Amino acid sequence: MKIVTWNINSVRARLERLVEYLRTRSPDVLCLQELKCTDDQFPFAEVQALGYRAEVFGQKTYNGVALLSKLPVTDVAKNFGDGDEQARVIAGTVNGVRIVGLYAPNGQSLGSEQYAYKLQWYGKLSRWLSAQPRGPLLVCGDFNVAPEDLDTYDPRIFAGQTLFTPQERAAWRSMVDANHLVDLFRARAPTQTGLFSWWDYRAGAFKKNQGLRIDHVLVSADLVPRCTSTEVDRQAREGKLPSDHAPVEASFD
DNA sequence: ATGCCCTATGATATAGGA
Repeated sequence: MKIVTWNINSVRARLERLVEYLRTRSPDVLCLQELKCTDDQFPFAEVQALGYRAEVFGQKTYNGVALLSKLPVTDVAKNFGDGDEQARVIAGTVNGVRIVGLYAPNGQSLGSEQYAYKLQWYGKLSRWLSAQPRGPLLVCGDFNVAPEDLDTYDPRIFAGQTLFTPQERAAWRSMVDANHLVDLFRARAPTQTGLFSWWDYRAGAFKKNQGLRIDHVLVSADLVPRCTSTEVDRQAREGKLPSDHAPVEASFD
């Protein structure tokens, strides 16, 4: 089973790329973030034509997440059930694996309302995950946190900035540890540099591989030995009008 | 470099992204 997370940065602006991706990479499950559209604006017909059902949690202008699957999906959940109006989390069970696709808040700048919301949101995520049913669990998405210095091309440039502050890293780490999750890509490549999932649109950052690793696949321990491959599809970041994120892919037996 | 780019919006500048 191939499970992918991809911050597509507007599903409507990127529809052709989405179709191309599904056709060529053929994931079993694709978690999408930053749909930037409402449910009724989602391209259901186009993905259904390729054999995917779509569970969609849209929002006007900002955020929005979806879970596309070739296989049946049960027990769909959206957000944490706390009345948060920002569409950031969608979950479903596929083939016995509880899959959570999420779009963590960006945090904007230190001391901003968004930054406080981000830290609070991580606490809610951690508690909500702890309440999930036992069994294989995979939590993927755009976490907007680069966990280690290794996850940026130059830690000096990013020191103290959002996505890198000690508070954000601690919030991320505490959520991972409290739920006994494994950062799958880092676990399989503990010292690899240049392993990124996002590159700034500006200044030819992708060409220079000046990126960040902020999209992650976190799994329960039972899924680690079942993982057969992990890959960042850098091809999807190339060419004309790409998302600034690449799909992050993991396959399991 | 306070810059670069991209998206959505009752839009023609602004907010948000990371």
